[in-house]
Amino acid sequence: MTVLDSAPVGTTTPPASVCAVLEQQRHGRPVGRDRYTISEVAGCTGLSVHTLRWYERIGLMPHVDRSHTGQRRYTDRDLDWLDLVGRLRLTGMPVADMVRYARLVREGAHTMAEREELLAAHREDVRKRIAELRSTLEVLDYKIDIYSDARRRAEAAEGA
Amino acid sequence: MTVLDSAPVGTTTPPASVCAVLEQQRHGRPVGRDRYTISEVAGCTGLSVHTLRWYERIGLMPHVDRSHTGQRRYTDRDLDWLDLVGRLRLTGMPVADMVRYARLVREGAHTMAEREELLAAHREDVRKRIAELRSTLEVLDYKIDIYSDARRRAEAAEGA
DNA sequence: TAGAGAGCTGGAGCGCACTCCAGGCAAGCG
DNA sequence: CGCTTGCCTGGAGTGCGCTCCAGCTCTCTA
Repeated sequence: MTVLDSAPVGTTTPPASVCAVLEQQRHGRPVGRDRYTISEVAGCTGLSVHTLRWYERIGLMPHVDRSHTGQRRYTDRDLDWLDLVGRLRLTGMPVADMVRYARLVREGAHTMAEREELLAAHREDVRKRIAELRSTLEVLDYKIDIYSDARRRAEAAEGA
Repeated sequence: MTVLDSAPVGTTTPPASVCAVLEQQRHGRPVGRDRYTISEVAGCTGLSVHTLRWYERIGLMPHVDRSHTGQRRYTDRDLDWLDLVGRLRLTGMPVADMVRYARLVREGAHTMAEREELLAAHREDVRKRIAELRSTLEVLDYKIDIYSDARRRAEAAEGA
């Protein structure tokens, strides 16, 4: 069962995706330890360690914990956050907007309206893009049909 | 005649889109003149004149005609081509791939199989992306629901 | 105790897709 | 005639999202 066909039931049932199904599909999230090194996280998110550090520098991560020697220790929460970030990125949200969202989350509950607004705007964007993609799909189907018709005809002529 | 050079029109009907509905939606293609200046084309495609010249430099345009003083004169065919390019671009095809496609078109009929392959690969890509976007849409819906539930609850508490 | 390996930092570099600039030419207008 | 407008060229610059580098520390194993 993929992310795609998770049942969208009542208002409060999360799609399985939000629970980091994605990571499991990639390389599996190491289980039940809740303190992951940067390379483990890289492995299970598909991001590079460079990118993970960079995300932190630009304020896209909610304060990552450190070991006594100063190494990063990511939690399951961090992985969930990275899952969301990955989705927003895949759907084309600019990093700057994600940073803004991250800042709002850090600032606490009084920013929830603004966060909702931000996500709703992005949802509209995604909807528009789906429509665009679908319309291009039609064009592609049309053109590919023409090519394959031509090919079939050429093959038939050659056979004759 | 479309971009597809000597279209061996088969059983399929073109989606209206391929006939440059897009441009008409934007600023309208000047009618029936078939010789457009670069700024007219910029106006009706939404591309900048810089971008149009750049497309030509990198080999993404099929030889644009010139006036006696050396200025570009685009034809309806060029606009159709730009329509296709715009769609491929909107759907995330890398410019390098479009250039490759353009080269194949220039090289003539014997490259049709390769062109078909290229477009089919891109179609797969687009399909995958639509699925991705849809799955993120679920996540967004879920999160937005949470936010708006929380907001409604807060408003209710305030009202009480 | 030496070497390998993973992680740390600030900052430089890169690829893509434009975007703009300087300097010049041709046509039209008052 | 000068001025403005629109277009030309090669090449430099920009913004985004990473990606990599140099030089360091810490820990673990032989």
